[in-house]
Amino acid sequence: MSQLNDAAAPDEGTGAAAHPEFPTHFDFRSAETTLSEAWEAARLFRAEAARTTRAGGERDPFTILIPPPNVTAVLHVGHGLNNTVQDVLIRWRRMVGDEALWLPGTDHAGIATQNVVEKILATEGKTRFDVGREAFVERTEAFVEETGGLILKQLRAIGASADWSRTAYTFSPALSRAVREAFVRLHERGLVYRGHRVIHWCPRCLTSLSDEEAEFHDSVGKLYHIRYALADDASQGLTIATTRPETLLADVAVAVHPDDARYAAFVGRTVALPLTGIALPVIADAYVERAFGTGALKITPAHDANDFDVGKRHGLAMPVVISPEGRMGEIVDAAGRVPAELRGLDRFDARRRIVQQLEASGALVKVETHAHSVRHCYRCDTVVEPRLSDQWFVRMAPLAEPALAAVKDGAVRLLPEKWEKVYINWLEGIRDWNISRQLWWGHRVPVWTCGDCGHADAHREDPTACGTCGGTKLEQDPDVFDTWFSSWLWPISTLGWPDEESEDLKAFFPSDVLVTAPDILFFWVARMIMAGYAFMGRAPFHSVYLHGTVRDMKHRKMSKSLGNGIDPLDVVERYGADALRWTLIQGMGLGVDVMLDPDDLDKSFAPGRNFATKLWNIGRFILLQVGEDPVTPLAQVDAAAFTLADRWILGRLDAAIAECDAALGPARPRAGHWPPADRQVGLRLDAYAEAARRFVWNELADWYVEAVKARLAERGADREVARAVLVHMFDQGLRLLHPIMPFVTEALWQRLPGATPGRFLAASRWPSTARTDWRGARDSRGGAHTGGSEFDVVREAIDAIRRLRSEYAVTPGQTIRTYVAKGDGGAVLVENAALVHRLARSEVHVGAAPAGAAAHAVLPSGLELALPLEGMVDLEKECARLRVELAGLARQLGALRGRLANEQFTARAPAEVVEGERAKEREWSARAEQLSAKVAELCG
RNA sequence: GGGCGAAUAGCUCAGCUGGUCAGAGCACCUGCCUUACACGCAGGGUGUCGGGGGUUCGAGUCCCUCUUCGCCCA
Repeated sequence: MSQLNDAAAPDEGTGAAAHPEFPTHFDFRSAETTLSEAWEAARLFRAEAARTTRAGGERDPFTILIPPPNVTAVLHVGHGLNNTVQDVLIRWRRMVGDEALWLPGTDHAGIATQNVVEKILATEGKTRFDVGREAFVERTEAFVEETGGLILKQLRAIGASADWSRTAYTFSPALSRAVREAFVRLHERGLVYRGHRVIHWCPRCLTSLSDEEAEFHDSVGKLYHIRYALADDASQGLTIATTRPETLLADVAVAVHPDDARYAAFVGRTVALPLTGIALPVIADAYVERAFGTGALKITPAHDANDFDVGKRHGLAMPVVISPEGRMGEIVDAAGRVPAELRGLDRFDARRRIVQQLEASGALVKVETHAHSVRHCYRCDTVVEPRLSDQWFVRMAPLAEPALAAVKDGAVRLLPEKWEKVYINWLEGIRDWNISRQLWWGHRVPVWTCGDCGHADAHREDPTACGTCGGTKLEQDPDVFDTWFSSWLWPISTLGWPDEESEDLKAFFPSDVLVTAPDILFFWVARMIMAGYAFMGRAPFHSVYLHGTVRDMKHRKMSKSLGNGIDPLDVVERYGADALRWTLIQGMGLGVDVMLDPDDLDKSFAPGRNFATKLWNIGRFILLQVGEDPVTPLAQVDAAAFTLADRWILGRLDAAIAECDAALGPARPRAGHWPPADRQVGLRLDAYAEAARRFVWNELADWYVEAVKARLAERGADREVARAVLVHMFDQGLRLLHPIMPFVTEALWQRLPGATPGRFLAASRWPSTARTDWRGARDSRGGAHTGGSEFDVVREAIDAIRRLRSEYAVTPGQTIRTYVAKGDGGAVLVENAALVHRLARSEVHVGAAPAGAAAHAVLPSGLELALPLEGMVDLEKECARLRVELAGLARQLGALRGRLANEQFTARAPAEVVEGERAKEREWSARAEQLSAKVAELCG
């Protein structure tokens, strides 16, 4: 059989009669397409504002807003993970009965998209400046028009049940209006300002960046110790330490700590800047760290943010010597500072040259290797240059306040919990946000300056005349906004804000769960919360689910550049979308990274495909055995007609539903805020997946389906009961699994007896234990002993017989006999003799085994089994085996009795714990007695 | 430099508010084409829960400390 699942191939015989209408494998390729189209045609994923309780309807709204991928993005496995999580949640809530809206869309991704188009231009030998701003923007629009949004189509292929009719785009006219409104409102509230300060500048992208966009990368650099001689006495001087000697051309002072005795005598004197001889004052400032380097610091206010603060405190000049492109030059207030031979040199070339010159002049004292962090542009990885410039800033402290309170008081929770601390830590030290970018692709800053009177103001509509002097020589600010300045409005702009009467805004805001990766916690999540409070007066969602990262087997992040990525569409093609989804969900603990092996897709995705096949075959069995005749609804079955197995599986279903619900929910805080006890509860997708899988595979398929086979073979009332239970169980199992594996479950559900065209599993009701009306029919002995119910006694016996068969290497086909000692438990085995026979190949007899060698077992339920295995059982071995078992039991019992004998324990432990231990002791000692009697009898 | 977190079976990880919690999946070994499924079925085991100390009647589970690793921020 080929590696690839080629469902079109004829069944390869395993003896089963071929059923051309029901092959042994699920043809996921054709089913996925067909079902996607059917769902879409039925408009199952369209949310209606009017149906929500907020609009007077019946349903609770449940909203998830997609973290908009970059408009130029191509689906990678990280998107796969992110969107699968969202889809699982939205399908779950849709089935529960919420008016579920998953709103999709894309981000224009200012700097990223501009870079893509610039690269295309570069292949034509052009820069954006060659084509000009207007033409460049047009070209980018055309590019986005043509290639953008591909990722949304790809999301459909993995089963994303988003409301595509509401697809949003951050640069659309509607959302652009929101961006403009937001800026103007902040401007009106005095929360934006034009700041003259040192910002992060990318010399390649030629734009400023926010603090968050300038990422730290650890690197090993050099620490240069340079001597600055006193201007009036070259025999004395100060040695400073710097990692960036090229910036010394812009030095305006040397600073030492005010309490530093070593340098006290220098403060107030003047030193000569090496190379140029410019006179610099020696100043004292507590910012200087005495222990770092030499304890003396050169001050370069225009090229270092900390030095800028020092410069401001001391009223120092701020010459700029590095150009936007990163070249040395006398850019601003720097006349006479840059020697001619250095002008125009790249900053790193200049560094080398300057170090040579310092060395030649004797000013270079020493060079040390030095591990430090250097900021890089998050889009192009270029080393960022701190540069003095004018930018627009948002005053963040007032915005941060409610966002901080939101998490502290439980209006918003972050999962996993550790991120709450990170979030709080960041917000408590919040810095103002540089929102202007010197790019062309983005929302233009809506500020116009009058050429006549110089008045500048922000405008909702493009102004035609100056509001102050009436002049018409108005010029718009050339900058555009940080792309995140539109993203932070996503939860409100996509729903219609600033139109506060928007139906969607009223019905679906605030949203519910935000699903994203922690790397954009500050970029995006925190700012959305701030925007929610700033513009709507409340948090935009109540839960933030921060999932892990997809990594390879060496724990490296999957990325194109490393070549260790996995193409989700390739996985869909080879294993099916359900397999992809299953693997991602079941392997994902809360916030835990998902490890996948790009070199061995089978290892990661075969289990998902195998599970889909397993489901398919359970369905195949049911369809072929149960037939198409109408099936009695479970509620109409007389409870008295249920067998032990029926009652057992009914109980297991309730347990599975309860486990799935407990793993997933609660979906929302009960009273607007998360009480401490609920803050970290729910969204355990792996636990949900495992509970559902275990029910369907290990309980329904492994036991119930086997148990029911004999009953299906004979016509009569009991067959109808079995059919009713079986179909109900499978139906419910499919529902539990549908959010994770939508395709195979829907395909099977459509084929269940009673399925009607136009009805979809995707729109069916989520299972509920509350709606079961057979609860009174539950196993009469349920929970009476640790084995659980009466059916568990049967399972226990079958397990024991199987183990003994294996132990004594009984030929698989050989039927043996099992004797069960008289006692009330034995009757259960006799009742289920057919099942024991089918699953353990053994007859059941009551009474003592005939004389001769036999294998023995004492079950937790107290049942004693004897399997006469003449010629196979070695008495010595059997004795040894039983003694080992007895010894193990005795050891545990000893520890247990020790505990119970300890008065400290019985007196201080909670009563129910003590009682539990006592019950355990009774059960274990009974079993130990039985075992030891058995050993005495057999082994003397 | 500041903050946060993790160390549990060969691998990836569960183990919530301390009392069968020493588990799951994968991998591995043995035997089976037992007529839904070999993408399957049955059976099989391995861990001083990173080291040390403490709290407790009782600790992977709480506290301290050390070691190693990771993340975020400056």
